[in-house]
Amino acid sequence: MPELPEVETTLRGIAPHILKQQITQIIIRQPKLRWLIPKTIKQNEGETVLKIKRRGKYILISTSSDTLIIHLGMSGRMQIITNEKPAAKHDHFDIIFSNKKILRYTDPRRFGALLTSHANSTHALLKNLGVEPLTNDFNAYYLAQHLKNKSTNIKTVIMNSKIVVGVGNIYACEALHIARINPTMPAKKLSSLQINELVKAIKFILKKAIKAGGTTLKDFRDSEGKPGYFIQKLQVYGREGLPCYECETTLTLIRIANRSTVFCSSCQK
DNA sequence: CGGGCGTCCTGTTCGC
DNA sequence: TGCGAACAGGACGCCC
Repeated sequence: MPELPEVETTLRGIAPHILKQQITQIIIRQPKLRWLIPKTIKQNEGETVLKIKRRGKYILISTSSDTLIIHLGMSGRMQIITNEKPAAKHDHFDIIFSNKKILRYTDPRRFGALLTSHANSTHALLKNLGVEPLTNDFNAYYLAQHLKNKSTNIKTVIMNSKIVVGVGNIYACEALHIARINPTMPAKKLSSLQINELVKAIKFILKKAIKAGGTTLKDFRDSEGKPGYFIQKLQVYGREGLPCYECETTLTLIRIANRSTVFCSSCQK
């Protein structure tokens, strides 16, 4: 579930509580997430958090020896807990800090991850990631280079994290609607005008969603347990069968690469 | 080698 | 009401 804005919202929520704090204990209740949590994670007990940042949908917490890599998968979330409360069924790990604050990770579907990477090397998961959509590295020229000769549909391309990170199913649908591009269009057929519009739309939608504190469909909560409010602003996702806000045409639901895709057959040609 | 899809899980919703 | 099937925001990795 969490796409870039939800991860960014989570990061901003937890960072001030844990930055420069010493990790006093790491409690693993369920090591079987998408990948097994490495036992060596415990080596970070006693270390201090030097830096915390986001790369794509990964949250990276650096100590002097290690970088903790956290991914929220489909249903993950993290909260800062100030007074101890019993762990619930899907609370898979806690990281406890010297200021008594607890970073608690919850993930019913367990598609998320907690891994480590040595400070002086780049983890395989991060090595081949594409550009960050909110930087100048993601621009019309860059995207055009990656659309060239590609017969795959444009939606699959913008969701490919080797090209550009952080764009998940919801925001892919939304960005294509804003740019008025049909999600099934072969990537190589986009005009330079459309490429330009698409880049602008992706940046626009992600920034707007971050401002709103992310999108809550079912269970996203920020680090204080509050939902995001962006769902009220979604133009197409989850609105199949309802009228397009632009032209009133009934929105269409199709599946692309096994993912629900909603678009307006009239606005998006 | 690009692209399609199966897979890891649990919870919720929908249809019969 | 109850049950099972379908589906859900990610993304790696296998297969063709």
